[in-house]
Amino acid sequence: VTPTADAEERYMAALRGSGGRVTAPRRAVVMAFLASGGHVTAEDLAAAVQAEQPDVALSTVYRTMDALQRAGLVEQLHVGHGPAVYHLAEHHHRHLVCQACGRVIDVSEGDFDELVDLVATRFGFILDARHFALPGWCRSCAEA
Amino acid sequence: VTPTADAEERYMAALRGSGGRVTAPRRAVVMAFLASGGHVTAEDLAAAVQAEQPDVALSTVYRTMDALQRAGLVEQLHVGHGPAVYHLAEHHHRHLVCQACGRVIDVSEGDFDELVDLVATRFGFILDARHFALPGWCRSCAEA
DNA sequence: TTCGATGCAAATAGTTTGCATTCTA
DNA sequence: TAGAATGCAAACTATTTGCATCGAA
Repeated sequence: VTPTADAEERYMAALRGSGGRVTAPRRAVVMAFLASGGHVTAEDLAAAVQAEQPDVALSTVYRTMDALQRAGLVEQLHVGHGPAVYHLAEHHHRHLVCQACGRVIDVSEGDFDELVDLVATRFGFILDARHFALPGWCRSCAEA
Repeated sequence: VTPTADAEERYMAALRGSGGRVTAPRRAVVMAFLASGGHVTAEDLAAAVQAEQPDVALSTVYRTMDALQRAGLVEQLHVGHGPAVYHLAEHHHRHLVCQACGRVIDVSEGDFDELVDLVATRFGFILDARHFALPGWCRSCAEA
């Protein structure tokens, strides 16, 4: 039993959880997502799934990822203009996104806390960068 | 001569600047924007303009605000889901947006620098929150 | 009189939804 | 066999663009 197969079963269990059902399209979407390692768009997932099962609809990808979000297994992240990306919720990291090259930089929750504290004491505002990445410039793009 | 009339003429001069022309629709959009005090959507501006001149098109609002952005007088800000808002570029502030109530909190460039410094030293990343507001929770929503 | 700006409609991107049908539990 | 999930097409939101026409300089 590979780790991915374990993860797959956890995902299926979550889908079955609140009266949901496991179908071939849902299984294919979950497998594509786990294979990708996260940071994929709905379009990416649809393309991967459709390579095997051509008539799985894009709307099924959105609906499946929605169900996984409600189950708390997946998070959706907005990364500037353009489509949102999905990533594993268990990687509790925050994101920085370079406006020049589009690279997404992961920051652990712990490292990010210092930032949250500063914003909280200075502005009385609880920064929450889980659903939107913080925009800026990565080192190499900033130098150019 | 009111201060607004002064500002209006600066805007018209900017539009005339690089070979542009001043037209009745452009004048109406600028007046609506100045009257609003900033943080308005294109739709808001179109509604204000159309109250007086019903057949000014929404696309004209977008194109006029584009021209003002290129002239450096106006900035466009993304504030979570939903439409972007325009604000005066001369107010060089950064923005925080509450994900619960939608309130936009202005932070002066100077106060924001501390944050930028922290992110730069910790993550080697130059935070630039001019075009995207930083998401989170304002004090009253965080308490509820 | 030139060429930039306009109105309108259509295109675009990303996502959501309505509905008849399919298939899991 | 009840009702959740699907495919498909259409709707939707925010924005952009093509194009014939209008009008400022």
